[in-house]
Amino acid sequence: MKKHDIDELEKLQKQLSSNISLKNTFKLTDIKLVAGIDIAYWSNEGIDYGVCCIVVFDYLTKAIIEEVHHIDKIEFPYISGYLAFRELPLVLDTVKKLKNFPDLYMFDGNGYLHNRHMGIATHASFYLKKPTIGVAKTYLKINNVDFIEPENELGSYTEIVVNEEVYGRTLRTRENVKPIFVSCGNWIDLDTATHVVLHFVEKNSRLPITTRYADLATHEVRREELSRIKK
DNA sequence: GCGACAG
DNA sequence: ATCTTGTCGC
Repeated sequence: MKKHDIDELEKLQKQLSSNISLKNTFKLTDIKLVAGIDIAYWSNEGIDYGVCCIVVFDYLTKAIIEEVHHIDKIEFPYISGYLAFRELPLVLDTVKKLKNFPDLYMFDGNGYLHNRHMGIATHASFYLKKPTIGVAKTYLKINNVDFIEPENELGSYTEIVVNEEVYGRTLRTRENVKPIFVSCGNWIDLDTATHVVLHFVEKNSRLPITTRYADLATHEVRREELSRIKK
């Protein structure tokens, strides 16, 4: 990837970022279906492949309503700060397979917590036309700002503030585990995003089950694909 | 050359 | 992300 190409991607991110809104466009009581999205990778004969899995949950009962996946070649490299350009094409093709329409999407990665506020969750919202939330497992440092460790208690969080602005939260989802990093994708406020994440956190995992199940599903598909290749 | 680096 | 077993500590 050359610097000139990166400049173009950055330009697109800046254009899109002017349309971000961190206010709820919905009432929480109207949220029925919430989707968790993740991708797993492998390579075969020098070609990179990825599978995107989307698991749709009923918000109230947490029952799984639908599960779809889509496999394709991955052309774009991973570049920190430009994850959406690598993963979003596969995500959008997978969304097309859904028969149910989620009211909210949760991503593995950041949203507003990004140099230009354009992590994958935010970037995706403009194509999905729905509220999104970013949930990252590791910290993406912005302008050399470190995160503040939250108290060692379920639900404790600290704000990630860069240039006087709140970019996201460091959230403890269980005792004695590393925190996760929650940020708004779009059309949702940070309090609501945090609330939804905690709603889907169960005591088995540090991640909300939306993201967790999507992650497990991608591993399943990859395992099947790899064994198919060998035969 | 060295360190940083969501997934 | 991925390559990977046991092991230390709640």
